[in-house]
Amino acid sequence: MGRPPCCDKIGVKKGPWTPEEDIILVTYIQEHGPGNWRSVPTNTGLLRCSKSCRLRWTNYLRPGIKRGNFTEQEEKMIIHLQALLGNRWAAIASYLPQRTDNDIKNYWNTHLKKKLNKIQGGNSCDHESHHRSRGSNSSSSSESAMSKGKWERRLQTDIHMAKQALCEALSIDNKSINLPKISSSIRTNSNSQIHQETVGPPPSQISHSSNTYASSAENIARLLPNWMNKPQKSSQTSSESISTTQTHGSFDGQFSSPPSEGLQHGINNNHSNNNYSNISDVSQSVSPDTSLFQDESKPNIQDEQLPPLSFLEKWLLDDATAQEQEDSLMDLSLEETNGLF
DNA sequence: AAGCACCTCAACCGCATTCGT
DNA sequence: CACGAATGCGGTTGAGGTGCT
Repeated sequence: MGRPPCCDKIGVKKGPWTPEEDIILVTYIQEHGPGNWRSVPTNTGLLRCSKSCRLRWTNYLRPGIKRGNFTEQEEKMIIHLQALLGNRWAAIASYLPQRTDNDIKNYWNTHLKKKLNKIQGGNSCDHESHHRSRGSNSSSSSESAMSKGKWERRLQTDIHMAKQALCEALSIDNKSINLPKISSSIRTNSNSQIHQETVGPPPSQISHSSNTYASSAENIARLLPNWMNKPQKSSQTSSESISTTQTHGSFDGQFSSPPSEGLQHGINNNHSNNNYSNISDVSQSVSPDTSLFQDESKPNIQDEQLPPLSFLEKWLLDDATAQEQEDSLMDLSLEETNGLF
């Protein structure tokens, strides 16, 4: 299996995306929904390969992405999850719904790795080697024999069991609803993203640190009024949105009032009327949406695994109110498991 | 102020896995 | 079941930014 043919084509544009390209891509996805990336360059006329389009969407244009300024909480989570999962950034990202795997990977490589090395006094226990040994510990003899897929499934099971044991030990049974979600979402990204929604910092903490175009999602928001209008509109009827039924099948439905959106505004209560600053709100409030988007290529999962909205809403509500408590639990669990790394 | 070194992160590459026929 | 296409993922690169001398 060679490289996808699209990448071999002469005339495929590379390098940073321009606003115009982003608009084309976003407009197309707004109309047709994400997925079927193969057809995107053809249908949009973008001189980009399908992979590039997908990457651009998933890493930068997709709603609900938080950029820059990792919180201490997120940092801990990443360290913790990296210790558990190794460099499986997509899996780690599934626990941090507002972050992309690329972002987490970059943050790890540029910040956390060094930080940990400092803390550990340059001890050779660089996490990667640590993981390799971890991996070889847990399944050293079988690893070579097992196909990677099988090994990965087994690893996921192990991780799940470890986490479950950890949580049980920490007596957070009442939160155990997270566990099946987590385990089922190591690859599917589905529910834990919703759970993580409330973990993030207030929008005020969300910075758009880079002033380069590529890192600035609000450019698209600015250029595409509809991009912002739908969520914004729904936010004005926040109390309604909690009980609003939603069509999951359509892309528009994904953009329009997510089940928890009103909830989020109610909780965060820092909604701004400033159109432009709403990008922060979108990052926050659209995030449950994001879980849909992140599953965009797995609609079957989305359809099959999404609980009924009433349940989801209830869960989100419970989750949001318990967030404070949970944060401390997370800190606790992280501290308790410091021995892992 | 200029030059250099280092850092960050968006984007690319190529392999692995999944999906469709 | 086999094959090829599509997609996902992690590692790596390099342009641009920043800080230091």
